[in-house]
Amino acid sequence: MDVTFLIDSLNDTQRQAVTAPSKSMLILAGAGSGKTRVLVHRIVWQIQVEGLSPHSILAVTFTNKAAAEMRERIEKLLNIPTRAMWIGTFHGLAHRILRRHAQQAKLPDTFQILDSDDQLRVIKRLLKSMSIDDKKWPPRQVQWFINAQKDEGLRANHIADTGDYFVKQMLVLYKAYEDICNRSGLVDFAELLLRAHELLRDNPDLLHFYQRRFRQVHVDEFQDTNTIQYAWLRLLTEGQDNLFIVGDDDQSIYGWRGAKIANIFSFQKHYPNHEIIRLEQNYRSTGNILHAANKLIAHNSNRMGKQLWTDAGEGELISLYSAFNEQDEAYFVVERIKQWIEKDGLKQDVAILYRSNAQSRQFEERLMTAAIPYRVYGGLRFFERAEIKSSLAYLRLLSNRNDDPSFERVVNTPTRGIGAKTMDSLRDLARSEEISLWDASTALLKQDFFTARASNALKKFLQLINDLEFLCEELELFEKVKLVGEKCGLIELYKKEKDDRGEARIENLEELVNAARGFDYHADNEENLNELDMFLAHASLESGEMQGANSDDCIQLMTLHSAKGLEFKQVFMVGLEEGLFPSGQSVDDIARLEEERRLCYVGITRAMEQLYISYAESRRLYGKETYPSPSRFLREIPAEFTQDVRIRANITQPSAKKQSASLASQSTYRAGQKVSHPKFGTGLVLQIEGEGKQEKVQVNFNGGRKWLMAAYARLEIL
DNA sequence: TTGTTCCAGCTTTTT
DNA sequence: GCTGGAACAA
Repeated sequence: MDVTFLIDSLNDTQRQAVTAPSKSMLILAGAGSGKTRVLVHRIVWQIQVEGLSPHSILAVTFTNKAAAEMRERIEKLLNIPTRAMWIGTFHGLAHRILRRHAQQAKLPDTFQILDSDDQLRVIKRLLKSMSIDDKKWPPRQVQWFINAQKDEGLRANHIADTGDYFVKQMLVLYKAYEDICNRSGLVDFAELLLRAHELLRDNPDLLHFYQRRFRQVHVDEFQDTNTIQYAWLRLLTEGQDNLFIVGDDDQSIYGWRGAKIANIFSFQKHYPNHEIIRLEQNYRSTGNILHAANKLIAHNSNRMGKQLWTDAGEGELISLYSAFNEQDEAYFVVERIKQWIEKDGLKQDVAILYRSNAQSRQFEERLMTAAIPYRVYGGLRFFERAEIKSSLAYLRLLSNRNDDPSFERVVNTPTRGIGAKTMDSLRDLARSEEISLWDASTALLKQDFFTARASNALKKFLQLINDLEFLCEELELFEKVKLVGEKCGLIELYKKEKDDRGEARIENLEELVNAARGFDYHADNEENLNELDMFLAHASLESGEMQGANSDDCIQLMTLHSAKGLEFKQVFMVGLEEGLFPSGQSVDDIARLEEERRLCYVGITRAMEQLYISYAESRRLYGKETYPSPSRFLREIPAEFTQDVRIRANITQPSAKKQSASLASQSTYRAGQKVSHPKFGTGLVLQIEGEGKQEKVQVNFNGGRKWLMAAYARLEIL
């Protein structure tokens, strides 16, 4: 068979990775080195050359987007449908396994997925019902604890009671939370993984079945796997030496949510026959950008080690801009973007990358005044919007009456006279009898427990759900979604809202109907789900890059985290200040600081042609003026790869020269000097900090002490 | 039940 | 300094 099309477009190391005989392999793939290409070609190689059935391929990613891209590219190369291949996210695949073997996993057939928002609600309810002070035990912290345990593969009864007050309380809550989930038939994200792991571990027959089925297991972004994910991979590949992992330890930026770079080291130990291949040739960035990235990341210890290189030439120097404040920074960036656009650059090739979402504001305002279209990534996803979640909650109740969070969510939305008192009674009974709110409702109604008014209201709600199920029975999925939206009263509710928010919500509900209409359902799905349940699972597992539909040419604004995996011709990495980037909360801990550095490395390596790095000498943060010092990462990028930019004079000069010059410069101010300021009047200089452009002077005016930027304050020495 | 006021908190995010 | 949530009043 002619397979030249598979290997012709690859470089030597890529080809080596793709064509290696079947065994465990670790592909250390640097940024922009073609890792997805290797993964895709490897899979196709195994099918076309090694003769593997598509059926025996397992490929795992972290995001739906990555999974979709992989599937698409394989399909293009193979020219056959890829449905037989298990390509998906850890969560998606775990969900599939649990559906197929719900009974063995000790789950009801109707089990539903609890997303993190719902999870938090459940925990809040739980704290209330146990009369626990949520000031002392913040629900978010409880949620974090539970998820962290599950990510480590630990159940409440696995955790040693050390007598520690905190752990003791957390364990009580963990147990109580698990009871609720089991009673309601709910599985949270971490539980999907944990349950799937336990299912395979405790059912050898099942495990052997899957081990035999998956002849090759491929993992993308392996550096992001957590303990339970790696444990799951190990079970599936036990004794088979068939784990093919692709990753980059230098791009591990999710340690804070449980990812373990150490899994890469464990892999080397657990799969002694493995081969390591480094992909170091970069096809994305110019030389200067790569040198800077290499030098920066070299400051980290505990690396596998890698040097990116390119044969594309050195390209432009990296531009550094020292802004007066955050507004000046935004002004500068937008000016440069204007120039880019004037030279016929596409807006979608430009990205502004920041450490924290709050930083987007300045840039949005500036872009808005400049009438440049932009798009901010992050924020609420489609399926996470309140109106969508409410609508879905009705649908979920149709499938599973015991879904308490959904019951809580919509029982009085729109308001139908079921108030706090009624709900308290229901919750009490549900808790003491260990039944669902739905069952508690029917029980209390039977006993004539409520006043006539409450009783009628509640009866009407139960009736509504039952009626809806009956009415929906014969309908197409999108008709069901439409009908529920109309009958449950959400649309009327939003029509009443004054501002155009209500209108937007109604539009979203209509969009949900469209999503249902376009939903790609296969009756022979491996999850054994009917169409509605499949749609609901889809909504939870894939909260929806519906925003991706917006393909207009616009400037991209996003956090450094969300930029991973993307590339742009022109990149602005902004806010390079101590306390902001690296985050003030990470500087005391070497491991966390190194993660910040990796984040910076990710940022630099997003740039293909032009990279601008900026910082502000003064920044308003939480309503207070701050004077951060430039980020340590700036010092870690050698000056030979950078140039300083002055926007006002529009002069650039090499950083190296400027630095030596500024070392010699001396302050014109001295403590004790009398100075005058156009706005604050006269005062005495108290102290001086920094030098050159960053020089700050503290002056004691009549109105109080003030820190001023010497270069801008227009102080006059008296 | 809705609107107002007060108060804490304030990286990063996918599933 | 802004936001979201909770507590409170009408």
